[in-house]
Amino acid sequence: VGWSIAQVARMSGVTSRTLRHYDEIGLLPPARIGSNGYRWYEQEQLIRLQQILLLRELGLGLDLIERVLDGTEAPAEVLSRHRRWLLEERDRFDRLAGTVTRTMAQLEGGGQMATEELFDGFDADRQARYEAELVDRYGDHARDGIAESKRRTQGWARQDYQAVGQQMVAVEERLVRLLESEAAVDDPRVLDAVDEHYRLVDRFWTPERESYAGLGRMYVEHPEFRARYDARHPGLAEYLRDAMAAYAAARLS
Amino acid sequence: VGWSIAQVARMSGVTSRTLRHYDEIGLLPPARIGSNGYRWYEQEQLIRLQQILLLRELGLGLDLIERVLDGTEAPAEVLSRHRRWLLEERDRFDRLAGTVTRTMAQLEGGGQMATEELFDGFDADRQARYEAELVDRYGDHARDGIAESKRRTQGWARQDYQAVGQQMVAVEERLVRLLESEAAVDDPRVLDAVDEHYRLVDRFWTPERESYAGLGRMYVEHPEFRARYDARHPGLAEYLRDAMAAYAAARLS
DNA sequence: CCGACTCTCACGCTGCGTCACAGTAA
DNA sequence: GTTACTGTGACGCAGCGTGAGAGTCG
Repeated sequence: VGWSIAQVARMSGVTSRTLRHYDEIGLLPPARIGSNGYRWYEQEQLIRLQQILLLRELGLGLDLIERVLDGTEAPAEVLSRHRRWLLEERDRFDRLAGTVTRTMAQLEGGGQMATEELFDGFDADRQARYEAELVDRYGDHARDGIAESKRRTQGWARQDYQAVGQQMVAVEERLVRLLESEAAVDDPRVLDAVDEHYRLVDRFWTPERESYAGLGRMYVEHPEFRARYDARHPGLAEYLRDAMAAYAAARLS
Repeated sequence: VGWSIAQVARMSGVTSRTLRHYDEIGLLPPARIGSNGYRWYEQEQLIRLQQILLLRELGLGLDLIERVLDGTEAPAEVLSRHRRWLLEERDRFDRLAGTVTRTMAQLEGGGQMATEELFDGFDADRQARYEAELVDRYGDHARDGIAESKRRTQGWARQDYQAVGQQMVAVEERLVRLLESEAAVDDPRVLDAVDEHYRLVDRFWTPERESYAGLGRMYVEHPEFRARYDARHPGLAEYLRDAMAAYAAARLS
């Protein structure tokens, strides 16, 4: 009467270890347990096991399977949710494969050491010229800004500029990853990254809500800025502009 | 000089726990460690961290990332392999979503309790008639088989037939899952399942290599068998036939 | 003296695979 | 006695999250 654990294992194609595990987590207790501790299974358990294996095949987690079989969750709804999740995963892997392909193309293009080279593109002179642009566009307030900037960087050595430049590159790369993963500009992770950007700009001058958003717009409109960001990733300039606007609206007064 | 762990964390967008983890596994040791145990990072580590994050974003494992950055593995080759894996995963999720969709359709079709109902479709009378078919087709050898079958089932009660029927259904469901996962008919998992099938048939009579393969062919050709298998899953009859042929060739003498 | 950081354990999560050691059934 | 099963732990894996408890810096 009934089947031993190894018999059930052979019949169903799982290992006895799996059956013990299912017993352990309460998903499939045996019909009875002998005085020697042996597990014995009946038809009822075999049917349940088949249902478990069916749902497991679909990729459902064991806890969810248990709730479905115990009637706690409606099968139709669970499967519907699960299907959406599967499709999202499929799309995610598809996007990842695309990103890998593009990365490979960049590597072939000789950009392997790009990260290190990038740090050369950020120095004090260029920064000063950029800020002069701001003066033209945003008038006196920005003019105050550039004066403040000069004051703050008085005692800076080459090392200090390099350090800030590096951090600027780092936050830009971080934003590229967020962009590629299609994070919204008001995503907390994006705002955190922009916050880092804001702190770096703050090393030179302290933007207000309006001037910070204006700086973002300039990244898109000014050719020299655009070139810098487009070289990093197409669309980065616009993404950064929008993210800075979202940041300004959400966290600056 | 250098940055503390929290500063690096803010700059890069990871947590300090992650940085400790990377130190722990040797992926990113800090530039130096203070006498108080504090970790301090320099530009070199920040660059390496950016590279780590880039590769991590692509979905590579940390061990692989380490080998790539240390020059043990060629980036182009690793990325190429990884891309293939990503595409396989994408296809796998796509197939799973399709299977879930079909399962949902079956549930709506009122087949929810199918598993339990299926057991009614297997009884001694029908089995006897099936075996009579074998006699017509495969002559004396099969005739010996059916005589043997009658002899073996002499003392069987309804329960015995039910038990065998249940196991037959179980192995068929198992084969359906293997079919849906597109396992080849000579896949070891398939052969194990067919072995289970063979043992069940053996409860009635012991097929030889030729007669077992012949039984498989009959599953496809005989309308009553076909109906049984087609009801379970379209294509199951042919799949079972081929799997039985592979099993006969590989494991029967 | 407090608040913000830092450190080192160490468990938890998913679903079992894989020993290790020991009792049991045929 | 041997062989084939059975049992109960317990570690391992991937990549950290999440406290706990304690020392450190400003």
